[in-house]
Amino acid sequence: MLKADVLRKKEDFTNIYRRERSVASKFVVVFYRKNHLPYSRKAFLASKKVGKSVQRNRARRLMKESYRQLENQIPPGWDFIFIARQTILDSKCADVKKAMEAAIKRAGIIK
RNA sequence: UGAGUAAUCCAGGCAAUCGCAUGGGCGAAAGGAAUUUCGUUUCAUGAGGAAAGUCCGGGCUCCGCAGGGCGAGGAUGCCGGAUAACGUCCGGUGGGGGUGACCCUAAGGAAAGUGCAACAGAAAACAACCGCCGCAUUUCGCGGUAAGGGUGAAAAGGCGAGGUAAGAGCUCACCGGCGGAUCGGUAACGAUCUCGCGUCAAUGCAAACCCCAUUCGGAGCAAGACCAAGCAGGGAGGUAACUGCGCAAAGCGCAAAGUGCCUGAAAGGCGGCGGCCCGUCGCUUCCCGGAAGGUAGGUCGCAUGAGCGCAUCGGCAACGAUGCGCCUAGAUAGAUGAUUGCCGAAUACAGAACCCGGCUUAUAGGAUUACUCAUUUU
RNA sequence: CCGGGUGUAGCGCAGCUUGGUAGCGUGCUUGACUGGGGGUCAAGAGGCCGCAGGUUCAAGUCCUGUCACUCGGA
Repeated sequence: MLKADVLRKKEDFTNIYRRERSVASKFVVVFYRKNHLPYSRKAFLASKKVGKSVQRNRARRLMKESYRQLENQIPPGWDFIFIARQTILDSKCADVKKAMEAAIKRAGIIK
């Protein structure tokens, strides 16, 4: 079964990128868009610049865990793309969470 | 005690809270039922020794056949065994290295043929530059000679004696080489000899072409099958009769170059790609049409397998046989993470994607076994 | 998953077929010509031929393994 809260289609990605609404922090870059749905959708990306498969998995897991802890504060109805930067590998989960929280605040989605 | 050789094993553990995936349970809804959908955190399970590189070998699937054919090409290459198979593994032989435990070894054929051997050197494979000897002689020269010099990575078995004009396996002893016989061994090969060979006619390279032996069809799970939606295309074989080609030939084989014949609704041609046929793509001729092909939407393929553990037996071993027990990831943008505490020297390389057998490479720290050498003590 | 290509001087590339001398352009250094720059000319330096083994008398070249980069296809 495909999960509905995961961004999957190529057109969704190109639409979000075309809006060029993004905020960058030390560890992650966030692209976002309103989707007019009763739930939020998100994607966690780690390119080959981050490292080999172990490092990329590590980066995505850190972002997932951080997002999970922030999920209650975020109102539904947004699409997110989280892109890992290479600096994320040496950091702890708490640091990633702080950076992500600050980025989303700057985007004006939470206060 | 120190130095070393060979091999095996582990790959942080435990507890608590939150979170993820798969499967089960429970609850709810739909349905006659099988079943399907939703919810729940109640239970179980949840990456590796290399999951990696994709270098070999298989299973599986499709390609008409699949244990295809051939003129091309690839791979392997001491002997025997193991195995589903292998370029892997085990045991041995020859060669090389180490005081030793032990390690390394692409190790068939160079009188089947072709080719190459820079520079130096007279000459690099039918050898005469210097030298030596004989003849001739003013000089030039003619002939014999591979013992010596010199060059080179390599110079036509070594060494001694006889022999000779000077020399030469020219002759002889010893050593080496080639062959034969006997014995041992499945074999590679080894040992031995009142045995034969001085035509011992001749260097190296085959990881140069090549020859010989063995072996290999192609593509890959995005293979492929089904469903839903959707729309326009699909098809053309055999026969060795004649020429031709392959094998030394009788004869056999090749439908792949041409001719003919048969069957058929129809039996042509051009070009591109893969060694060629076969196939495939595009255009065209002919024939038949509602049957065939394709697509990241879904389902299956997809985890019970050359499986793992223990015991016994056979085998030097790789491995095999029998019995008992066990079920152990299965995602589809892709599940293992976070926080805290304790133990602690405490973490390296690294993440399954159809599945197995190997090889290779990366790797912190630790444990164990057997053996060797040196030193000291008894 | 499948297939191909490239690693040689600071940079861009030849040389590998058929093994024996490592070369070209540009850049660098020095000198000359010019009042100076540019330019031209002359001389010179700079290479463990990606790494590790092997074959060979001899390896950038042949063979095997390995590492990195890169391109294409499904």
